[in-house]
Amino acid sequence: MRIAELSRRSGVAVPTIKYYLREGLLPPGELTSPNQARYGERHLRRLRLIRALIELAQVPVASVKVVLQAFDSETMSLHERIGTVHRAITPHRQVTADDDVRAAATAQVRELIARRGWAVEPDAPAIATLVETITALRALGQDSLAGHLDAYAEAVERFTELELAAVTSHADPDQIAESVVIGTVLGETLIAALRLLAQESISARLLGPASASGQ
Amino acid sequence: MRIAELSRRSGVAVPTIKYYLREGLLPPGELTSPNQARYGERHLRRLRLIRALIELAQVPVASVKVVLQAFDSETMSLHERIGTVHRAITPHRQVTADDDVRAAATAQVRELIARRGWAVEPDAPAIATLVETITALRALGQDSLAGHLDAYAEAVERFTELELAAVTSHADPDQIAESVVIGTVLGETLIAALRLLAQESISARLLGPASASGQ
DNA sequence: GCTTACGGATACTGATACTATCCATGAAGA
DNA sequence: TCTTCATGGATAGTATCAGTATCCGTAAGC
Repeated sequence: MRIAELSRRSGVAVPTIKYYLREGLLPPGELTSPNQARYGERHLRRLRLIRALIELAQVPVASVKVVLQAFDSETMSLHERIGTVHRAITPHRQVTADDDVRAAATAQVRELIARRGWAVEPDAPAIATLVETITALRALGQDSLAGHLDAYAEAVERFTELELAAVTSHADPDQIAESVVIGTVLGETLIAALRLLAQESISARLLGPASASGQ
Repeated sequence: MRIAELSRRSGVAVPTIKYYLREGLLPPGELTSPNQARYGERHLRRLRLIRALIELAQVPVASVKVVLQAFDSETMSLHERIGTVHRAITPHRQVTADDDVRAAATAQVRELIARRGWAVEPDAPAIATLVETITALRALGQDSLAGHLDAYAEAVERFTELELAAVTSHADPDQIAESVVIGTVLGETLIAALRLLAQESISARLLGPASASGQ
């Protein structure tokens, strides 16, 4: 298959495919002559994965590259791949706030992790995000949300366990790695969408579409 | 308080504050003379909210404006506010894929919604995201993830119920609206961070940090 | 042989989120 | 009162990101 067909079958414009080739997201096609290449089903699959990461999970192109490296790695353990993906998809966030509010949030997160017996690196990027988010919630007077962390953690733990169990039931370790990498990134999009639907539905039931507020 | 102090206390640069004023994210200060304004604690709070939405929840500036309008509205019902926020934070996604794969995903989502008895608008933006995500997962051969939708939906429903219950326990309807808007947006960041931590921990336990894979 | 498509390189574009500069005016200390 | 500095408001400039567009010499296919 040449680039035009790859473009047609993937729905991605030819210049965009060339861009992904340049950026190293898509491996080069097999050269049949100095200026003629051939692409296979592997390229089509990869292109679909790239588009899903960019379009659905909103992962920046530079991070997609890192994710794909973890995806392709022949040497990383599954745990290392997960760490790499987590670092790639977690932006460095530092919202300015009172240092003592943040200190309290940090303590709360540390206690939560201890209480749940979670084995995580102390510099896991998600910890910083969690601390900043709780700090922001408290600074905004939303203590009720920040105060129910344990309940959220339990619910989240449930489906994460489920997800990893489903995925590790594959026989092939390569396939497990593939599933975990895809699941880590697209799972977030999936869960976020489900949450919005659940919220819409529960709010309709609890409050009624006509129950006005704010007058 | 004048702009320099607002900047100092919020940690946001003066030109950025001016930019938010221009964009209508931040209401103008009270003019004490034709070219002198005074800002209050309300502005400081608003600025913190803006930064949390942009930095933590990665909401684009244009969407922050829409979210804040729902936040401030004197006429929208809670349900309308939620709908507005959902539309603002959900990008229009359309990943090209086989139409029959998408049709199957659409049917699956419709059945899920029916099975759970969710009362959602058929054109809810999250439905499109969900359909596209499931389509992508199936196209990538990750049927195991897409196949456990019901279990995810149940877990998600649990903490969404919890969240709305916690929030509607406030007496003041204005405060409820505020909490729901903030919770809808920042809750996603919170849950995503918790999920990454749970995943890291479970993967460490299940697979061991040293269990290599992919050789 | 002629037209069309191709691979590869380079340059350009539009959107986003700020930053910087300018200017006339007003506040505030010497 | 004088003077210096900050301020509000307007306009222009910048960096980054994610593509798009163009060009060129070569190869495929009728």
